[in-house]
Amino acid sequence: MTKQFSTVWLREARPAKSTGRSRDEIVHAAVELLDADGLDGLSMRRLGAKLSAGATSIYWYVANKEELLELVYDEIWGELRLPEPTAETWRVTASAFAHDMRRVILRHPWSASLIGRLPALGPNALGAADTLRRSFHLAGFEGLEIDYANTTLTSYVFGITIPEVAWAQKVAETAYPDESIRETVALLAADYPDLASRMNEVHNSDVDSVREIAFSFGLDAVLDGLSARLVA
Amino acid sequence: MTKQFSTVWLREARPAKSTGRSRDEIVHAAVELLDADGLDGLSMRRLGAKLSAGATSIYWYVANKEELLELVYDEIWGELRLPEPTAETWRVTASAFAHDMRRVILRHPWSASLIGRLPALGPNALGAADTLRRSFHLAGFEGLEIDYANTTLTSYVFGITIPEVAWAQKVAETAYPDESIRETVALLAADYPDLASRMNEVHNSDVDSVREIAFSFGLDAVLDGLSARLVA
DNA sequence: ACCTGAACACCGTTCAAGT
DNA sequence: ACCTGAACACCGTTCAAGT
Repeated sequence: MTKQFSTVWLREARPAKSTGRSRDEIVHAAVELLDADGLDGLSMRRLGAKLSAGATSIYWYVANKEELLELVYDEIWGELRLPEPTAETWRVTASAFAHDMRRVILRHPWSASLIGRLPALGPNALGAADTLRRSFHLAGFEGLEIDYANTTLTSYVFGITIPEVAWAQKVAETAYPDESIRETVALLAADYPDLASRMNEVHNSDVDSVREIAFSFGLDAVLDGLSARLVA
Repeated sequence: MTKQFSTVWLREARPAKSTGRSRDEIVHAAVELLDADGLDGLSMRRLGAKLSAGATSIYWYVANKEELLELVYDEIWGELRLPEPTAETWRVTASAFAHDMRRVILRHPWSASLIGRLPALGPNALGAADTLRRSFHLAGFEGLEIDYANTTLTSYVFGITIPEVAWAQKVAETAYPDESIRETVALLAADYPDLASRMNEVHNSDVDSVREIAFSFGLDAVLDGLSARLVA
């Protein structure tokens, strides 16, 4: 019933000069499917077809779909552009990571469903984690507190961005979202006048900028809180 | 292609004296399946069978599986036990929510996959949100900042707990996780001596308490950061 | 070494038909 | 009003067989 701990990253990639398809080719095709049609758009059959291959030939490169997802997930981490920790203050580096991660997730909405479900053990994820850790170390954190600080920051970013994506998708697929959603929430929140009235403070046209403001508000709070841990 | 914004919560529940099955009955059966076998354990066919009903009779009560998941998701929110905001300081209330939410998610690991994917518009979710909002209002936050504070807190809790669940499940299903995982991470993090050495600071037996400490560390940071927003 | 196709054991959902 | 069963269009994965 239990098995070895396994991950794609322990599976050797096929040598580059191999005659067959490459892992890169497969991953890129998969990302294209995901960007175009979301998580449901990626099936082993569709991916096979896209590569003009039999549906099951992918299993030569990957043990199962989970491993394929590990590969595409690491692509997300690869899109981050972080500064060298030594070149900036820790707040700048942390803040760059936060905004960049959010941007990348919003650009690849399917990634939101992968975060936390899959271990982030790919080279890009490890590289980003290392950059953050070095930055927090330079800030003055020591030992396990480096990891705690790291976890605090990434948790906040993931926790705020994941629902943001889901909501955006739901909005995107509903007709006349402005009236439709406002009306729905008003009905459901009838018992909570506070909540209902708050809805009306935000005009739907502002919704994106309110999200940005909310993100920055929380990020500043998190960074201030970490800062406080530093002087203590 | 686009449709109305829809949610189960706008669908009237069948009257209690109805001759058929009740929504409650269905939801409880679904939660039992989920607790026993996780998200993959819940299929419309299996749920039908558990209710000694045809596989498709559930569609009388619910438009689709998504709506069923909305129902079970709200059960999670219903397990929270929050204090009356007026009875405690906002830090106590916020902290109670944070620890309680984490506990509930860890107890129902399948819920981690639902968070952020589904709108939280059920009565229990709205009730909890209202409690938090009132507490932040009493603390001194005004207008949209009440929501920002609320979002910051819940984002942190979700963001740290979701990966925790996934990791715990992965550990649970691997044989000899201690050696197995340590060895794997050591191999993959070979290029990052920092990361690798950190692994060895934590003995695997401590892993649960380290998680608790990490959670509290971040929570304190978040609460301090919100506090700072209050005096500014 | 790499790929195929058939087959297995599943899914969610629709819909006509039953009571 | 409530439930059924057959059918449709899919899944991920295994495996013997091909080149």
